[in-house]
Amino acid sequence: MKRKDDKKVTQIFQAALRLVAEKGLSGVTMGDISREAGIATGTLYVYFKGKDELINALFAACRENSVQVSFKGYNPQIPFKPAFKNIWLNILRYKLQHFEEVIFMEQCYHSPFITNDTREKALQLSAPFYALMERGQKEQLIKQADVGLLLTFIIGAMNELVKQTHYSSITLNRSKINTAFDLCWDALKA
Amino acid sequence: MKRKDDKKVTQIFQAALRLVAEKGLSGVTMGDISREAGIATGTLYVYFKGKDELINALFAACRENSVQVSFKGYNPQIPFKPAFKNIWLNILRYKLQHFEEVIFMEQCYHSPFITNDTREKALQLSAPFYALMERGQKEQLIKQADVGLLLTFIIGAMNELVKQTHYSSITLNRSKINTAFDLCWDALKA
DNA sequence: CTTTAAAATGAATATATATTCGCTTATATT
DNA sequence: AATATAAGCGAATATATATTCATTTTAAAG
Repeated sequence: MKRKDDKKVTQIFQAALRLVAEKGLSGVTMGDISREAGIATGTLYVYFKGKDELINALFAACRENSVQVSFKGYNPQIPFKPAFKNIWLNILRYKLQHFEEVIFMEQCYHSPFITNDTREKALQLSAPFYALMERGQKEQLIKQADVGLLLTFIIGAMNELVKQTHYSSITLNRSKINTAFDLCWDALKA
Repeated sequence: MKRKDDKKVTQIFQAALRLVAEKGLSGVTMGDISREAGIATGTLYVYFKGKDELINALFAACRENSVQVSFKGYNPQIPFKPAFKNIWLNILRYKLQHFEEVIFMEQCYHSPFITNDTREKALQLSAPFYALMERGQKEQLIKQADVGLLLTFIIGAMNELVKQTHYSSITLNRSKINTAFDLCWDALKA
């Protein structure tokens, strides 16, 4: 017997991401995805029950990936500011390299495709970020404001930065990245 | 003879905004819009050539509105920081009160509906914001970084703040708003 | 009050898209 | 090597959606 091919799921995801980033969620059909992935339309239905399931699975996969990558190299022994900068850079790098995911996630959030269940699970993955900010507050390094507010501020600014970078084809060199981090840090610091 | 009804355009726009904010751009049909607006589907085509034209017109209208409102009460005589805060609050208030527009604009940006021409025109309306930041730099009050970067940071953070506020049904009281402004100002200040 | 031209209608049509299904092909297992 | 079983296919089908159009309603103009 033949087995399902893990690589094919990756192909399908990549195709969907590319297309959504290019045309928006509303402009992408199952036919488009299969063509871009280099497989038959029917094959999509071997891997996913339908469009809804495909989109939800991709959403969940993107979210997990991005959280995973964020804390790479994190060690509570390291002083807060460099540890925070490391995470901030991890996220920024990830988003720049996976721009399509940024757009995809944004487009999905307000769409009939994503189920509440999927949304819930994505939210739960944010816990480590809350914990990080609380550490910074305990050490009196960052403002004693609502942690959700602080995170919102940082993530919103970064997302917009990533989007603008792609729209305007500005290259985000090391100097600009450091400036952006300084804006972020100056905003947070107590 | 009968005349076209300006109020009807507003109804159509409001209906489209409500629906897109609720279901996302991909989940909204011309039938949905006409039903929500309380008119027949055919009537939509009296006012707009088709879905594309409707979406582009709404996008342009939203953008114009929001820029218009931002500078309400601006006067170059007023010192920079309070003038800036006034504009920042104008934008925040507008976005909170017109949440649907925030979602609609975001969903539109990466979609096949919006034409390059529409996108261009929207961009041109940003000129006054660039000028404002340059004033702040001349007066040595804010960082001498790329103005685009500074604006990106502010707007991104604010958009996310507005979205999070709605998702989590947190009420953004005066104290939280001031905290958010302080984050923003501390990020910018020289 | 009548005329007239355009708005308004919504069922009918055209089009686009998701999904299914009978068939073929590939590959694990024996 | 033979067999079995699921993947892979893509044309056909079902469904959803945009758009048109013959008809009715509305209100401005004479």
